[in-house]
This record gives sequence, C-alpha cells and structure tokens, in this order.
Amino acid sequence: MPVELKSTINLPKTDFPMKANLPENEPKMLARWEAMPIYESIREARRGAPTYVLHDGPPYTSGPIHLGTALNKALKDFVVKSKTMAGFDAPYVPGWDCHGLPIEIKVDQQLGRKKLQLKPIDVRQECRRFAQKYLDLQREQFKRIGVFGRFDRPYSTMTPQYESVVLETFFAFYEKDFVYKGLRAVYWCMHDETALAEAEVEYQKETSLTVWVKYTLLDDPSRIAPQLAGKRVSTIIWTTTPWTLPASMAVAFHPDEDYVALESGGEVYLVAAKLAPEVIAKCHLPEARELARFPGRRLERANFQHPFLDRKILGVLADYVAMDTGTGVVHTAPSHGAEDFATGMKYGLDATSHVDEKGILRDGLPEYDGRKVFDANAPIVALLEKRGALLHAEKLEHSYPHCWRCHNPVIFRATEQWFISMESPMPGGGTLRSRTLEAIQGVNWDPAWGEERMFNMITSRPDWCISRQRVWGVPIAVFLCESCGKPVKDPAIHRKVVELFARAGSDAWYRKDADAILPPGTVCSNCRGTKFEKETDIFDVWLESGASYLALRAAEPEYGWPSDLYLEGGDQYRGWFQSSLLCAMGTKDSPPYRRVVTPGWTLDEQGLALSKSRGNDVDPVEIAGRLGAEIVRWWAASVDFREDVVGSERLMQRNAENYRAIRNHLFRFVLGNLYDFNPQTDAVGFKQMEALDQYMLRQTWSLAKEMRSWYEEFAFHKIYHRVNHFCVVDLSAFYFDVLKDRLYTFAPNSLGRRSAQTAIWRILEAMTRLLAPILSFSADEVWRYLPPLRDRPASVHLDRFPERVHLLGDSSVSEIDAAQQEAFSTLLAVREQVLKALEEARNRKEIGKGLEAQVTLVAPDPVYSVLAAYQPQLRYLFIVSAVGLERAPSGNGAAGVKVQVSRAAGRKCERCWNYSTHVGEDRAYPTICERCSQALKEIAATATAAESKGAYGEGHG
RNA sequence: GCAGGAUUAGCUCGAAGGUCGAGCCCGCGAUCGAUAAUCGCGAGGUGUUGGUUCGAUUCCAACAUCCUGCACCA
Repeated sequence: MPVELKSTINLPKTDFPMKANLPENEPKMLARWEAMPIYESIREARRGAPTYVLHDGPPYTSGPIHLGTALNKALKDFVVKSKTMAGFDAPYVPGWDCHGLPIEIKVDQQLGRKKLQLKPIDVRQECRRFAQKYLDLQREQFKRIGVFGRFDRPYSTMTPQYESVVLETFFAFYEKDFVYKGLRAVYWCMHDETALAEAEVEYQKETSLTVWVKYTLLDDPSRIAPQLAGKRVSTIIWTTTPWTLPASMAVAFHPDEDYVALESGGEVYLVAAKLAPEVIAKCHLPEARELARFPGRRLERANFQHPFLDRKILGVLADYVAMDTGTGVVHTAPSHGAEDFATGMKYGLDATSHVDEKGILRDGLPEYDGRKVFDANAPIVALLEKRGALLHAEKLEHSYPHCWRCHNPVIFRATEQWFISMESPMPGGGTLRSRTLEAIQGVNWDPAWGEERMFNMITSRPDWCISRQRVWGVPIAVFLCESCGKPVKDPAIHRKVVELFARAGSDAWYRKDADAILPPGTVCSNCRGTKFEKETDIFDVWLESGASYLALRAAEPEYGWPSDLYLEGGDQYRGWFQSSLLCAMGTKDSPPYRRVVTPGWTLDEQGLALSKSRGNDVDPVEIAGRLGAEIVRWWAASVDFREDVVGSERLMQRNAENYRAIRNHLFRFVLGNLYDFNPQTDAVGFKQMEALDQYMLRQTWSLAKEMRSWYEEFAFHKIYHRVNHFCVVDLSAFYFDVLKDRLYTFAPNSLGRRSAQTAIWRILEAMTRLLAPILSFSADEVWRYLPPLRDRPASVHLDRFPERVHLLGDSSVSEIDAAQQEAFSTLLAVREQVLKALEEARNRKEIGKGLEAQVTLVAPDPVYSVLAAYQPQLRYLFIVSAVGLERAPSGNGAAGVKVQVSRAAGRKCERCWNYSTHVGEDRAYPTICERCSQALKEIAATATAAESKGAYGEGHG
C-alpha cells in the first residue's frame, strides 16, 4: 500500500507500555503516593463524609509476612479502598501485636545464658528491639503490596499510651469485681523455676516407674452393688508419677463405661471391665471372679482411703478416663495435672500444691518430705509396699514433657493466677458470659457459621486466665500487701498507675519501687499493713490485643463505637475476636464490631499448609519483587476467601498472565485509540451514538452496578471473574474487534469514529475507577494516560466509583433499553453461528480471514426481523465483507438460522481490507472501496479547513 | 476425642430440584493494522454410598479425604 494511503489509517498510538514491568514501576508509584501523601490526601478529600471503620487486627511481630498475612492485608485494603471510592471516609490504622512469649523465647535463645544475669528491664529492652525490627520490616512489606493506611502512626501494643489502656481495661474489670486470683495447674520447670507455656514444652522419650495402687473403699459396699455387702472392697489406680500421690485427692471413673467388681484372695477390686484382664495379669489376682458389673457413674462421690495419708479420697467422674491402658481408674491430683485441676474445681477439691518452685515436696511424711519430685518416687513406692497398697510396679517408656530450654522433665504445678470470671454479674443483669452470648447474636458474622462457633466457645470456655509469669508484656500493675498478701484495690491508685504508664510506659513498673508509686500513707484495707510489693506477673497478650479498639478510641475519640468491621482468620475466634469481645463487654457492655468477616486458611494446591520446611512456601514479597505486587493483589481478588484458599507459584504465574490480558485488552487498546480524542470537544451525545456503542455503554453501566454491589458484600472473586470475562469476551473478542474497522478506517473526526471513541473512553474511565481498589497500581498508572479533564484529581484513589451519568452521559437516557438489549442478544447469538460457519469454511480452505467472506443468513421470524432492522450493521458485527438476508418459513430462534458462506464478491480494498464490488471506482485511488473513498474526502476537507484556520490541535497535547 | 469448615473441568470460580456454565490452561487453525499482541474453533467435570423425588451435582444421612481451632497420652 502506498505510504500516503497507509498514513490515512488511524492506528493506535500510546506510550502506555504493553509490558507492565511491575517490579520496576511499582516502587516509583509508591514513591509518588508517599510524596502526595496519598493516605492523608484521601482522608482530606473525604472529610465530613460518613465514616466506615475497619479496625485492623494486629499481626505478631516475630518475623516477615507470609502469604496468608498478605491476603489478609490485601482484603482489608480492598474493603477500605472500595468504601473510600463509594464515598465513605474510611480510615485505616494498621496495628501490631508486639508483646508475648514467642518473642521472649526468641530473645532468650539469642541471649542464651546471658539472660540469667539480665534484669527484667534489660530483657524487655531486647524484646522491644526485636519487636520493633519486625514491625518496621512488616510495615515496609505491607506498603510494598500497595496497602494504604496510616503507616507513619500505626498502633502498637508496646507504646506507653496503648499499655496504659490495657491496664485501664484490666482495672475496669477489677473494680467491678470481675477479677479473682486463684490456683491453676500449669507446666512448671523446676530447674528454671518458671511456669512454661504449651509452646515451651517439648515431648521426649522417658522411662518412668509406673505403679498399680490400691485405694480401699470406706463406704458400705452394698450401696454400690448388693452382691458386695460385707466384702472388703478397693479400687486400683495406675500412675506413672508416684510422686503425685501425696497430692491425690480423688479417683476418677468414666461415667458411662462398665466397671466390674473382681473377687480374688478374699478381697474385691473395682476396675474397668475392658481393662480387667490386664489388671488381673499385672496385679496377680488369682482366680478372679466377677461379682458385679455397673457403670462408672455409680461410684460418684464414693469415699476411699488414701493409701498412706489420713485423707478421704472422693470418687469423681470424668469423660477423659481412657480404656486403653491402666485400670480405668485415674488417681486425681488437682495440683499436678490440667485435667485433674479442672475435675478438682468441679468437685471443690483442694488444689494447693505441696511442691515448691524448686520441685521439692513440702509438708509431707518424713519418708519423702524435702525430696525432689522424681527422687521421691522410690521412697513413695516403698511406702506403698509397706502399707500393702502396692499391687504391681513396672518400668514404662513413654513420651513426657520437657523444658524446651534446659531439656529437663517438667511437672504440672498449681500456682496462683489471675482470672476474669465468666460468671461475673453485670450491672444491668446477667453475667459476663450470658451477656456476651446475647451480644454475639447482634453481630453480623460472615460467614454465618461464625455465630454458632463463637457462641459455643463462649458457652463452654473456662474463666479467663489473664496472668503469665513472664516479663515481655504489660505488668499486672497491682500492689500486694506484704503482710497478708491481699491485692490492693483502690481506683485512685489505679488512675495514678495508668497515668504513669501513659507517661513512662510499663517499664516504669520495673524501674520504680512500690513506695515510689504508691501515695504515702497507703494502708491495706484487709490487715492495715503498710508495706507493699509489686505483682510480678504480666497480662495474657490476648487481653492486650483485645483492648486494641479501646486503645485506638482512647487516643482518637472520633473513631465511633462500635467499629464497622473486623476481618481475620478463623484462628481468631479463639483469639482476637473473642478477647476483643470480652474486653468490650467488660468495659462497654457491647461488642466492638458490627460485622466479623473470616477468610479461610491459605494452603498449597494439595491442601497442605504453606511452610518453608515443606518447600511449598510462597513469599508475597518475593512475588512482588519478581512479578509485581499487583499480581499478589490480583491473586487475592481471584480466590473465594471465605473458604480455604490456594496459593502457589503456579497460580501467581497464571494471574500474571491474566493481568497482562486485562492490561492489553482493556487499558492499552483503549488508550491507544484515544490519542486524538478530546472529551471536551469530540465526545458524542448518547442519543447520537451508534446502537452498538449505546448497547456496550449500557452493559458497562450494568456491570458497574454489579461490581459496586459485589464490593459491598466483599465478593472480590466475583469481581475478578466478571471483569476477566468482560475484558476478554465482551470487549476484546467482540466489541473491540468489531470497532477496529470504525476506529482505524473512518475519517478521524467522523461521527462513527467519535462515537466509538466516546464509548471506549467512558468504559475505560469507569473501569479504571472500578478496579482501583484491587489493581491500585495499574489503575493509577492508567489515570495518568487518560485524556485530561478539568478537576481530575491527582490520583484515581481520590476519586469515586462511576455513576450513571459517567457512562450514559445524560439522565434522560434510560438505563435499560429492553428492545435494544434483546436485539443484541439475538445478534450475538447469530454471530456465534456465523463464526462457526466461517471456521468451517476456513477449514475447507475456502477463506482465510473473515473479510474474505460474504455470508447469507436464512432466518425465521422473529430473528429475521431483528436481523433486518440491523442489516446495514451486520457485516461489521460479523467482520465479513457482506451479509445477505433471507426469510425462512419456519425454524426456532437464533440456532435455527442457516448460515451460508462464500467468497466475497468484488476486490479487496487496499485500505480497509473489506471486499467490495466498487473498488476502483475512485479514479484518484484505484485500489480502494467506496467507503474509503468517502473517508479520504472527509480527511481532505478537514485538512483544508484546518489549514485555513491555522494551527490544528489534535486532541489533547 | 470435641467444635467449625471444605470436596463441581487440569487450575481458579459462578449457578441452580429439570441437558450445568465462565475464564485460564491445553489441542487445532487464522492473522502479522492491539504484534513479546489479536481473533476463531475444539476438547474436558459434579469425592463415595445410600435416601427423599417423575427427575438430585443441588435437599437429607452415612462414609472417605483435607483444613482450622481446642482437648489429651494419667
């Protein structure tokens, strides 16, 4: 084709790159946002608008973020940005959870033996440094994946202001008498003299001496079974820890399992039926004979004699009594086992521990008193033998808990702990538990099963143990009377300590002596004592994070009550959702959230958890550096987050491909065809537009409404799939393909071309805004390539979602034109038939591209009349050179349309590639068709006009 | 063991008591005027076993597998 002819074709032109080069360009965009600064600009733009508060759950600062964390933050970002674009003032204050055991353990490991020489205040300093390091790292990582928020002033549980609110929250419970101090069995390392958390315990193989011990029944045995009247009856327990026998307070039976009374050698033994054979063998009970059989519950509250102490032992029931080893009868020492303790509480048993912090037995018989627990085993066994209570002893290898740090065996030991009672009476009636259960029903749980789950957990949870024997946390800042041990409860003193914390942080508790904090002349209300010591325990970190929204509001009262949304993983039903709820109920008697949304877990393609050691780990920051943060975001939008989601390298790759399609199909194609379009002067009114353009604009407006409602229900994956479909199928494969003829070959300023440009411009303007919450980088990149408009904000993120006027241009245009809608769905259905027929012709080598063909349609009514009405458009819709139409006598719908394909008549126009019988009629251009001839005349006329007028501005500059 | 959840195409998803469907991937082809692009055609599936029903992938029950919490090895 001659150069001057080629130059009359309006080919796309844009600097908007096909290759996103996200890893390189995203940081530039981040720098631009930082310079604005974007978060503050958005808040400013929404000042005075109704607020929407998503309260951030604080991630723990002990390492870099992982894919689950990234998903969590991306989802929150989608919510905040979409609310912003919907017109809300949606602040987002990210938070971090900095205290607690995992950090203290890691710091312990770093310090090694040095820790023993350090004061608590120094250890805390190390922990603070550790937490701050990861807070800073995570902050950068969240920003890198495009999250907007108040990152320069986040909330953190280790700031003085926050710590003071934690303490204040505790005092609110304390002053209302929700708090008590009591015993509880915890893991205890006697070597390190400290309580251990579950996380600090590791199991190792250990050989222990196990014993079968006789407990004699004190009651009249006929009350259990008449056959036992007058007999000498005992039960047999089995234990691997003989040293706990001095603390034995009860024997536990399974309520529903069968027990038998075995007579042997003139005595009767009560053991589980299922274990009777084993007991007979091990304890050498000759000629054992079953006298009676009954369920374990018959033995509840029976009285037995302790084998060597002057103590009545109570028969109790417990579901955990197992029937696989032992005797089916469990000796119960409430001070030395978690379950034993719980059972003890239920039956009101004494849980006082007579084992001291060094693991030494106190207040016992001379045989074992003063010995370390494991050293007491042998003398206790000897004692049992002497008293005739030992039926059998043997060695057993089993797994036993050990201290993670010194690797010595640990024990259970009842110690004093602080609790918030779930049965605390509330001022307005009910208890903390019952009022919380009521409140749960007023929250919008999403998914809905959350309500039942939380309800069940609150129903069955024990009192909240809020104390820990650790240093990295907020101290329970209560004074204890030195003479009577009673804690001081005085609101005036509490206020003073809270103020101290707010001023100097909780480190002050470690720096100052009690006397320096307490007002002079403080007297114990219990014993009139005047000397006090400081409680050394710290709070459970869940109490800290549970106070997060209270802390945020204390600092900035403009945050309303309650917050609109909490969004965290399912593990937070036990954690943050629950602790936040209880803290809010205790202080404000209402839940802290209106709605709770729970994403699923992030797993690999096999459904396994992601982990570095497994090698299936996907690092979101690494992906951002290699493929782009946008890809992580696009992935986060693609999955149905309410269920477990899959994250893998393969999926990231696929989403990178998919992203590229959106970029080319939508962004680049439209921008390339707007190079000479100035909306102020070139836009065509809706009513003057081509029917196809009108139809596509209405489709887009319908999509916009759909997307807005999906944003409202957080159905991001629906947005993802619908947008994908829209870009690939509706736009690229159909609309844009059809439009190329009009955009490229029509005279630049012709109505047909301007109509198309107006439509694609409006579509892109709308889609850019609608995608901004998810594709935050790309949308803002596109923003800078869009034709300039007055009042266009500096960033898409400062703008709002499109309204009807932005797509339909005029409120007089109806949203829906049912007839047009119907007609196009018919035309599209026929189009499919045509494309199939063309493909068949292509396979027969009759044609190559569609324009080499002409088709004849034989259609029945009502399809025929639709086709007839749109006849002049059909060749463009089908991208062929000519369409003939005949009425068929009968048939059914679009599927009944017959399509005949033949080679197009005439010659190929060199300019537009359509075939026409009129090619050659223009003497100036003998190789072009009549349409092109007309177009060239228009171009020439415009050029002449422009010349006479002088400079001609080609759209925007 | 307890509580909650899941199972639909190779992958990510959508729908629905009535032949399920989309995009990607894959195969074949067209095109070199969206070109490290674009277009067309094609192939491909409801975890297992029962029950309710004219009809079940959908409703119900069991089972299997997986995920998340929690409890536990005296």
